[in-house]
Amino acid sequence: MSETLEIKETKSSDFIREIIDNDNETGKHAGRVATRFPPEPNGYLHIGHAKSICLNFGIAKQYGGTCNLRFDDTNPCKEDTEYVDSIMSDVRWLGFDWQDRMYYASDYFEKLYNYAVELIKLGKAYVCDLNAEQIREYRGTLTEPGKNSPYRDRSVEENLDLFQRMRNGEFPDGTRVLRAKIDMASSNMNMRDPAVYRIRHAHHHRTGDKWCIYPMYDFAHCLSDSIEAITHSICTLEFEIHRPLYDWYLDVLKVKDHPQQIEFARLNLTYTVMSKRKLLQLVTEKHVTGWDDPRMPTISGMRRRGYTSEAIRKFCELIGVAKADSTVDVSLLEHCIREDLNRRSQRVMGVLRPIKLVIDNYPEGKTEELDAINNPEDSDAGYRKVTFSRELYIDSEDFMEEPPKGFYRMSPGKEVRLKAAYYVTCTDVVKDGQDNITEIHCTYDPETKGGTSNDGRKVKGTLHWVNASDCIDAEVRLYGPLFKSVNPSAVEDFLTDINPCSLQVLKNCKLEKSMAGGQAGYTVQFERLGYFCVDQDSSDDKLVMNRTLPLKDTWAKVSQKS
RNA sequence: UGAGGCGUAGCCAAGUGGUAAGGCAUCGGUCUUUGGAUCCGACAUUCCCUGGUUCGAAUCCAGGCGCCUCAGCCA
Repeated sequence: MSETLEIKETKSSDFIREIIDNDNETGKHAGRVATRFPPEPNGYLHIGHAKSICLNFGIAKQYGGTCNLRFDDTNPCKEDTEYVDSIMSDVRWLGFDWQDRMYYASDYFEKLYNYAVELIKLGKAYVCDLNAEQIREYRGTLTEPGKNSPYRDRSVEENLDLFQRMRNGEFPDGTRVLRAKIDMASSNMNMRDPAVYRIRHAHHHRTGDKWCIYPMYDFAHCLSDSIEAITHSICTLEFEIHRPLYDWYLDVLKVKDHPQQIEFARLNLTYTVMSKRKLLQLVTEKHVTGWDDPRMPTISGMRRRGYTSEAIRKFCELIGVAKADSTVDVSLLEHCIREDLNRRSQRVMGVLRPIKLVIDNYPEGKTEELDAINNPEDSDAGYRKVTFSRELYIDSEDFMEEPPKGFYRMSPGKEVRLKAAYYVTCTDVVKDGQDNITEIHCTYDPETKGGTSNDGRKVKGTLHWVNASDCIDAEVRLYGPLFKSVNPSAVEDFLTDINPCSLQVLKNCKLEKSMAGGQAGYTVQFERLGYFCVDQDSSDDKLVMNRTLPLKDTWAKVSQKS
């Protein structure tokens, strides 16, 4: 018996964990496991980052190791403290804790400078006076080797002097660059004397104007990993070709800790743009209200839309980690959200497109308090009271005067159940001059209180409803996918791909009175309609709900077929 | 056309010489006071292709084909 339990609890392994297991067996890092999540603070975190966060923190937890949060802030032009704040809050919300291990690459600027000086002394770096365009010409192409810079053979002394003067601010941007002296004929373009430091007279979000030279990613990243004694530096596939350079810097500088870079495939999702550049464009050009717009694939957007961190973590676990490029179907994400929300969310009745329902044989002025179950998936969730009276609202989509076959909600002469209340039968409709239905009339069977008949009579449809006199008015925002294309990253002009119908605002929606005072972030399931989350824009006199996800609508499929 | 990676179902993904896990999606059916959820069932004679080795190949070998990444003083 315990055997099956163990099998059930076995963690799914992946190739990264295999590498770590192997390292632990051979004692490569003395059994230590240290990872890091290293975002550049130049935008908000999105669902793609969640995969990396879950991976890095998950591995650290599994092996009893540590995971650092490190801001890779080596390019002052793009970075901002607004982004570091949002990143910290999103990582926490996802449920991960870096404890006291929060670092910045900019913390290491002095050390990195000294490493660069060391490189020069070793004869492995030189100051190059070529401009950007010339460097590109000298670099050669994928099929032709590059040629050496005329400045490649400067003396160590001259290089040291020039590099010091670069730091002192004696040269304008773009006039000189420190380069690693490797091999201009390398088949790997990254090894053709890559830049190590560039001049940028720019204000840095943390170091201010202290520096006017900044290290490049390849130089700063491997050394930051080494300084923090990271054992496994996990990154995405596009850095695979940088690994020889990662190792070159660490080998040449003979550092004590030499982490291993491991690459995995980044997350792509159908119908979802993950490019930070494009997401930034959506924000700055105001196609969305901000980084946390519920249509955005950002962590904060998803949170505002009512996605839970548990569900996002589950998703990251299910998609797996491999080296093959892949595009996960967004239906898997939605499945994870539904599974979680179905288990935990309060059921509430809501009417998006209200139409008056009058029960003619129900006494005027009478009201009843009926018990409605809070969550059939959770036996501890209990019941709540809903008021019932002669005048109610139902959703206009739940009534058809001439129903097609297969429709089993309300239509003239057909008996249906009002959830948790009574069986009712439509007797009449009232119309205005334009043939629009303004009111539906019905009769109820007093013997069916609670929604069951004691003569065993069954009913096919169950409608949700709210009491007309004490329901809550709300604005409901229906969010669809922001993008229509299956793979928007492949679309050159992605803005043409934004779905203009992706946000539909419904005013005058009616919710049952239990929704009064709902706090932002409170997620419920409106019976039959989907999952909804109280938006942060809600106030005491205006309830704003975001639709997290619709329920799977089987009726829609039935009607499509016929 | 250089180098480095990667090809298992509609989408992810296990599998590492012993006869193709699992999840999503889809399609049936059951149940239901949500047309949701639940439950039950179906869904790769074959792993990019072609040869070879072997009693036996998705796994090993050879040769093809396809896709991704790299020519920033971005990360």
